[in-house]
Amino acid sequence: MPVNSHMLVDSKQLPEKATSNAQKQGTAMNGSGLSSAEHQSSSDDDDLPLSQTTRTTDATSHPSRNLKRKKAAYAETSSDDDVPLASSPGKSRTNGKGKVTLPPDTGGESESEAAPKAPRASNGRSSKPPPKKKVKEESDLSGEDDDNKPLAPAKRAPTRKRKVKAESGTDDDTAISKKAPTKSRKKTMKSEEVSEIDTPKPKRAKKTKKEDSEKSPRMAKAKKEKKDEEQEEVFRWWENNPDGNGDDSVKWTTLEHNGVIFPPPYEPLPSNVKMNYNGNSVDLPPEAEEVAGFYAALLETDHARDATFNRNFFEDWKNVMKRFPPRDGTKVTNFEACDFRPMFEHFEGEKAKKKAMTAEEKKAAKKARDEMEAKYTTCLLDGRKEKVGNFRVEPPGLFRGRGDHPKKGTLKFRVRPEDITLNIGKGVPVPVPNMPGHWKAVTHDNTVTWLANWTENINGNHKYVFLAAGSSLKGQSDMQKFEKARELKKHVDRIRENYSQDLRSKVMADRQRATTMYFIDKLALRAGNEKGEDEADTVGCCSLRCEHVTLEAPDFIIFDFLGKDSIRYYNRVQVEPQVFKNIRIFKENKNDDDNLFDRVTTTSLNKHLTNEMKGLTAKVFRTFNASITFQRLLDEEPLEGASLQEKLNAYNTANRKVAILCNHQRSAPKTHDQSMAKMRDKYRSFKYERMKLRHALFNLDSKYKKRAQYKDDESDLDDEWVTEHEESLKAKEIEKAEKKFAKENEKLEEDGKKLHPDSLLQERIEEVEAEFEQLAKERRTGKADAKNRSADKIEEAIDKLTDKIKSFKLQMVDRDAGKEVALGTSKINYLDPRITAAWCQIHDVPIEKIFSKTLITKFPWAMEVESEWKF
DNA sequence: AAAAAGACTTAGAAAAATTTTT
DNA sequence: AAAAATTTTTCTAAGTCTTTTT
Repeated sequence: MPVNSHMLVDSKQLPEKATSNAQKQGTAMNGSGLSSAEHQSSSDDDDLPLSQTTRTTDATSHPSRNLKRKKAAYAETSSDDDVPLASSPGKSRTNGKGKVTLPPDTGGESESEAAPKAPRASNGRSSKPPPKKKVKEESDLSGEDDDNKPLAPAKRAPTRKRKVKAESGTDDDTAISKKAPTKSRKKTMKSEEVSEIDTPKPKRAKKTKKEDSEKSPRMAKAKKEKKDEEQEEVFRWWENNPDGNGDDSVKWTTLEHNGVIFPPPYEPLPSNVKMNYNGNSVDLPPEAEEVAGFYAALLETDHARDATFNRNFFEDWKNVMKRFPPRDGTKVTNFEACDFRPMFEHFEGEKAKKKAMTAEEKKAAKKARDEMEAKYTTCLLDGRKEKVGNFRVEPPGLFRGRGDHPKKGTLKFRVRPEDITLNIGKGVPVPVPNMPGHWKAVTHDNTVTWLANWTENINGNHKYVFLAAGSSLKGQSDMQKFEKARELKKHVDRIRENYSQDLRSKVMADRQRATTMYFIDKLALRAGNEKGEDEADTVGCCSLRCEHVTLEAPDFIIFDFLGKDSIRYYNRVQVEPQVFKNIRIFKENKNDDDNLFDRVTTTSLNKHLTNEMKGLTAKVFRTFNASITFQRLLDEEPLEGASLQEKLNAYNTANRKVAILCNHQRSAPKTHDQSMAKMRDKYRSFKYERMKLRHALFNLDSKYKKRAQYKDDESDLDDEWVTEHEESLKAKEIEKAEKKFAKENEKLEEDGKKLHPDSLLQERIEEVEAEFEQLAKERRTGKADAKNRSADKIEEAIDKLTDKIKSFKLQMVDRDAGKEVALGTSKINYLDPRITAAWCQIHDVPIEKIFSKTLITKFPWAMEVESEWKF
């Protein structure tokens, strides 16, 4: 069955955005900080000179340990422990469930309160500590017996792993030791053989010439600039790419690059800028001041209102202060007593200063920066110049986890050369870091695409430096992704038949798997890997818990859970009876916090999918669903004879439907309501204008009144509004007159002539007033002054205005409907760009109207498809 | 077989740039 | 010319999925 598609539009009425933002809580206030560097790591390294010191190098040591096990126990906190912690009051933030104890006064309280109120509310997620309440729904719908039986066993399994995993944690400390930097050795070797290509420059065509000439008429100037900057010819890998390109695992043969850029060292604040503690200023050493500054900068954001954030920050900052205590002996123990406002204000001032720079200054500064960074922006891959993506190392700061991430607010250390592993070609010069120190390691692994990586201290995750989105490497894999999704078209019917069948399987595991496939296919859900205890509690399909789905007889299921980035997914969908029945069974005898699909994991699911089609995984369905839906929606829209704006609207509407399908949300722009109000007003003023025109027409000849098209079209203009509108028009007119008058006088003065008398201004103003009085009168009579225009002219003007009104209305509706929908994510990741390219050709829409410059450079391979191309 | 590591894609927020309005 | 509104780009967190280790 046609599963896909339909869904999207289904009723998806999200109550609210519910996303993470939702939660915000009280408390908050100031903060303090510490310097990046240090952190804890403590123990050992402490001695080092500071600033840079920071964590031990080889990650191993403490901090590291946690790192590794990342998921598991959350390490106890890495940081703190090792550290000098000692003094700190309770350091133990961790503890499983998030409950941390905070030091006595400090956050303690805040946290506690927070918890209870837990307004995270908005999202539907249940409270974490699962209150085991039984589910409300219908347990009984009896269905066929058969079903039931199997399920019994299931129950036990359900406990969520996440928990389990966590516990194990602790142990690992040991493990850590050092990991060999050169792990990839073996693969590397492989690469060597491939050498031939070294200097490959397979045909690269200069994209320029020919096409340019043709289009040139259009935008001469644009083109010219373009040429300058990117004279670089693009490697047209998609042209001569002989089919399958065999070795997928070797990503390059030669690779040269200049490493990464480290952010500048910390600069202490001017001596007059200090935070206050209990009303007195505190003299912090730079290390502690830096961290305080990280917090101070966030004072007016939601982060500073978040109890977890504050607690984690304060813990880490206090740890830093153990090593770098206030020089004046202040003991900072109470978060509430900290006032970071002076620092915040200083930052604001700096911002303002920057903003106040003249255009030239700004330009010069930018130029200097660009020059400094120039050599890092590109690399040489197989002899070709390619852009590097994130060559700037992430600066230290406070971790901004989304949703209710238990570690939000913790200190993210400064990354030093000793933390970074470079990946570069053999035999080429190894770059020198732009700050003192040496790379942690240098490898030559050509089976991977990263140029550098390091391990971040918060969760122990790896961070990589990759090529830019427009590079050949990224482009190739992007195209492969879409080709794989298209391949699914050929298999999807069969796959659907199979899982439909399995929905009734006697083997519960198969039945569960089939049910997950149904959701993934129909609703474009994510796979849903398991998560650790020290991460935000979010889920995907396989990790759904009973509390996340509600049955509504006869055949509706309501999904309500937090997905990636803690974005709420709320959807009420009609499903096949068998699916409804299955869910009922899967929920039977389970607690709210038990896994709905206790016999399915992403691994087992993907294993099965690969059997159905080579390379098939859960995420392919999302890509497939998004693109095929988009293609269909575009194809359904007539559009011949449509204006450019109408075409763009149609495109955006299709785009938006896909975004809704994929649940891509954004927080509504702060100014949305205001801007809507403004639009409404503008809309009315158009209507007002048209009304005036009609009235003028009637004044000329009342026969027009009979014409249907001139019937009252402005019924939504009430008298009150009109009065107000006319008043405001009048005010504007008068102001204009005054300005004009002043200007004329200025000129007269310059010329040494006599000034206009004030009475002239008065006269003019009176004229305006008279005019508006006239308008008021006209309103009563329904006839307006034609002002010398002929009926033809007026009719023409009305037609024009009518079109304008129509299109403006469209725009309004569009904007309001999309206020909480993010179109970009699907455009960048899910919609095959060839669909857009072909559509633009067919409808004669310049692609620049749809793709920003970055998107155009990201998709060079899609720009030249034939107009008949279909996903 | 199951954790952990590793590598790469996808995601919304925030910052920066650009365009529109005043 | 300044300010406000909107769009684009940057940033980095958070997923997916594969590979390696235990």
